[in-house]
Amino acid sequence: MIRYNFKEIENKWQLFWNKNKSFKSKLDKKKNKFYCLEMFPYPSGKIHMGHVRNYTIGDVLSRYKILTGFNVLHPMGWDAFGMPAENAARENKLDPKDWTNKNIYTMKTQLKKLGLSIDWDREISTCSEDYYKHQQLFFLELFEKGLVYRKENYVNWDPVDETVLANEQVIEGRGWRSGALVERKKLNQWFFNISKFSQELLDGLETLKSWPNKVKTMQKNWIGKSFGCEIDFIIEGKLPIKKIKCFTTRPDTLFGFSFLALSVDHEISKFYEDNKDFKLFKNECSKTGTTEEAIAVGEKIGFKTDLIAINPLNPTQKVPVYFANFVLMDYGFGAVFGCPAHDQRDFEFAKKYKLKIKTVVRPHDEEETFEVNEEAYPGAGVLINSDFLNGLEAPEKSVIETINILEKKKLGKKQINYRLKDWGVSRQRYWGCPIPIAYDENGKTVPIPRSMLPVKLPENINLGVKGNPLDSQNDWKKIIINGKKVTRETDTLDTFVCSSWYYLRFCSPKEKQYGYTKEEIDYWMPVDQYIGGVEHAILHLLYSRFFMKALGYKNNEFNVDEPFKSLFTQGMVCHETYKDNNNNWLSPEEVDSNDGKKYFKKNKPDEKIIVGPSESMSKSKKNTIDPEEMINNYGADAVRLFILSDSPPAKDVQWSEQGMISSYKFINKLWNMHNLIMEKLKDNEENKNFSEDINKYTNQLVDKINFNLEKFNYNVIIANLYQTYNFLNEKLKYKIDAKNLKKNYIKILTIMSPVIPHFTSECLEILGENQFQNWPKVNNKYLENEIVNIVIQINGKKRGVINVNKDINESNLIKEIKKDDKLNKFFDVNKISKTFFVKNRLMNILIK
RNA sequence: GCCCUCGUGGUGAAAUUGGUAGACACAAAGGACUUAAAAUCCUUGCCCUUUUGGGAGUGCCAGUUCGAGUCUGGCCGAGGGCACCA
Repeated sequence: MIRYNFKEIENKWQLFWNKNKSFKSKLDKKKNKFYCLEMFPYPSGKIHMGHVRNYTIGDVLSRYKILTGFNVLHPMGWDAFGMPAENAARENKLDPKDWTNKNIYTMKTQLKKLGLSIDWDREISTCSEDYYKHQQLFFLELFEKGLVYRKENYVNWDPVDETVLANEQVIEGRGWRSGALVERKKLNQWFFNISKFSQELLDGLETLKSWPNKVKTMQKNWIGKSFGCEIDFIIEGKLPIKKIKCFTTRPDTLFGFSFLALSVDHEISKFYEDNKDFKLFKNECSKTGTTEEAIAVGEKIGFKTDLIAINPLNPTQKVPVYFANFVLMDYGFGAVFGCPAHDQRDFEFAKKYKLKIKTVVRPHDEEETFEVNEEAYPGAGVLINSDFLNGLEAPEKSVIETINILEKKKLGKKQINYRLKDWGVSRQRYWGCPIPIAYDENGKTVPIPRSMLPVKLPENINLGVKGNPLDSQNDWKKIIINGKKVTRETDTLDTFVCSSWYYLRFCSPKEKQYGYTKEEIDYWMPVDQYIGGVEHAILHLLYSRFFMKALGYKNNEFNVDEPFKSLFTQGMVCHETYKDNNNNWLSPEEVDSNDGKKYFKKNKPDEKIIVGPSESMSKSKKNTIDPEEMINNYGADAVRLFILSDSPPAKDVQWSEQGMISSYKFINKLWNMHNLIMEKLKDNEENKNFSEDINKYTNQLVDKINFNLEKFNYNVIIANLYQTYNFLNEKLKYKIDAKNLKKNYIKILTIMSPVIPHFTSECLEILGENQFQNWPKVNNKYLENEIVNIVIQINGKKRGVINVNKDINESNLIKEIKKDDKLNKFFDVNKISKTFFVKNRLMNILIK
C-alpha cells in the first residue's frame, strides 16, 4: 500500500487552487451571497496558533457554504500600520515598510500552507497608499459632516520617548518601553464624535441576534447609559458664581443632600488658581489618578471652598461646596450633589469630613426608625424624611416624580447621560495613516484639498529621533495650499481607524475613485459571519459599528445599519508553561519526559523542570508552538483537524503534542481505509449486504454534521468523523455492495472536505470525481430507525432496554415488557399504578 | 465593589435542549502480535459481589417533576469584563 504523502498531496492541491483561482468571488446577483470574515492579522513576523485556529474555523464555514451553493466572499488582508514596525525598524535600522512587507510575504506563504479557501485577489494592506488614501478621504468627509473635531485633552505622555502612549502601554504608571514615569499632559488631539451615536449604538445591539451576549453586555456597559436629571444649585459666596449644574440619577434623595463636590478641572477652579493649598490639593489628586489600583483603594479627599450651595427643594438648607478627587470632569457636568446615606462614595467622603448623613430611603423590610450608619444604602425602598416626597417608592416612582416636580419649578430637567467618550485618533508616530489636515500661520485648520490626496508618508526618514519622526521632516511638513503657506498635521491616525472599515474595502478592493462602490456594498454587506478574538469585544467592534454609521450619516448610503450580522469569538490556544530551577521560562522543545509525569531538561535528566499551569501561548512565557513546524511535520490537514478537535471553538483549547500525533495518525488511517475501499470497489459483484445500514448511517451523519456546523460545535464534528471511520472500518470487514458504497463514500468525503480538504480532494480525484461536490441532502426516510431502543424505568430508575419496532404503542410495549424476564424481576404487572410513555424513547412505570 | 460566564471521570470534552450520563479523543494499567523495539489491535477504568447483578454518581444544599447534568432558589469555587460614571 502506498504511504500517504501529505507533503506532496497538500502542495499539489494548494497549487491547483492557486492556479485555478478556485476561491475567486464575483458579484452575482442571481446567487445568494455569504460573506465570511475573520479578523485580519497584524503582520508581526510569523503566524501563531491563534491565527491557525481563527482561520481554520472560518475556512470550515466558508468551504461548507461554498458546497451548499452560496456565493462566498472569504478575503484576507493585513492590519499593517502600528508601533511594532516602527520599533523593529528603529532597532534594526530598516524601513518600517520593508519590515512590514517582508512579514506579509512570510505570513501569506504560511497561510497558504494551511490550505485556506481565501480569495487572494482581494488581498489588502492598510499601509499601502491604495488603502489609506480612501481613509483620508473618509476623514475629510467626516470632518465636513461635523463628526471630527480637534480639542485639548489629557494624554499619557512618555517624557523619555516623547510620545503619547495608549492606556495599555502604561504599565504600573511607567512607559512600557522607556520605563519612564508617565505624565498627564494636555495636547491638541483629533477626535471622532462617536458619542453622538451613543443611543444608536445601544439600540443597534438589540438587532444583533447572533452576537454573543457577553460582547453585547460589554458594549452596553461601555456605552453606559444612565437616566436622571440635571439640577441647578443656587450658590452663595464671595465669588461671582450664581449657580452650579449637576447631573444625578437619584434626584429623589435630594433631602439627603449634604455637600456639593466639584472636579478639580471644573471651571470654578480658575478662581482658586492662586491658592497655594488648592494647588497642593490638585497635585495630590493627579498623583492618585494614574493606576487603576490606586483608584480602587484610593481615599476620597476634598478641598473645602468658601461657597455654599442651597437645596433646591428645601431652600433653608445650605451645604458646603468642595473640590473632590473622585469627581470627573468629562462625565456629567463635573459636579456632583452628595447624598452620603445612599451613595457609598459620598458616604466615605462625608465620614472623613464629618458631614451630615441623613437617611431618606427606608428598605421595605426595615423599621420606620431605620438609619444608615455603617455603609450607604443604595437599594430600593420608601422615601422618608423628605417632606412632600415621603412615601414614594424608590427608586422607580420617586425619581420620575421628583424630576416632574423639579421641571415644574424650573429647577432642573430630565436628562440621559452616556459614559462613552469621543474617540481620540491622534498618534504622535510615523508608521500610520497621515491625517489630511494642515494649519495656516494663525493655527487655523486647513483641510488638504481632495486633489492633493493622498498625503503620502515620506520615505527614507530618520527614525532615530526622539518623538514623532514626522515632526522633524520640514520639507514634508511645509507645503502650499491655494498659494498659502501651511504646515501639515504631523500626527497619524490610530490604527483602529484602519480596521474600522476594511470589511467594506474587501467588497471593492481594486476600486480607485472611492473606498468602495455602492453596488458591491449593497450585494456583499453585511458580513454574514465575523470571527475573531474576544479581546476586540469593545474597541474594534464598537469603532467598526460607529464607522458604518458615520459614513452613512446624513446621506443614508447603506442598506444595512450594522456591519457584522453574526459574531463568533473563539477561545485562545494554551500550552503548559515550564520553568527551570532558576525561574527561567523554558520552551516545550527544551523539555523532556520519560513517563509524562516528571519533566526534565532535554538531554539533562538531572535538571528538573517545574511544570506551570496551561496558559495562553505567548512569547514571553516561551510556551508557543510554531504552526509552520507542525505543518511540516504532520501536514496541514492534521493540524486543522487537531486545532478543532479537542474543545468547542468558543472555549480555550490546550495544545497537546499527543493530540496532534493522533490527528496525524487518523489521516493515515483514513488513507488506509480509502485504499481498502478502492479495492472493494473493484469488485463489481452486487452484494446488498449492509446497504441499508450504510445509507442510514450516512444520512444520519449528514443530519448531525449540519446541526453541529450551524452551532459551531466543530469539536463534535470531529468526533462524528472518528465515529464514521469506526463504523465504515467495521463494515468493510464484510462483503459490501460496491455501487452503494461508492455513493455513500463520496458523500462522506464531501462532508469531511471542509476540515481536511487536501485529503478529500485527493481521494475524490482517485475516485474520478470532482473535488467540489454538492453538499449531500438528507433523506428523511433514513433518519428514523425501524428498530428502536426503549428505556424502561421503574419508579424513575432505569431497569432495562427493550428493542422493538418503532412506533410501538403503550399496550404492546407492556406486552413486550411482560415477556422480558429481567424486567419482570422488578415488578408485578398487576401493581402498576401509572405509566409515562414517551414514544420510541422511554417508559416509566410507577409501582404501588 | 459592580456586571457577565462557567463548574460533568486522571485530562480535553459529548449528551437530539426535561427522557439510557460520560459519545469521541488524550493519558494510564493489563494483554495480543514481534527475538526485541516501533507501529498496530484488544481489554479495563467509582463502591459492593468470584460472575450474574446491585448501589452511588454531573461543585454543595434544598425545591419543582413520573423523571433534573439540563428548570427554580440559596451557598461554595473558578474565569472574564469594568473602574470613583454621580
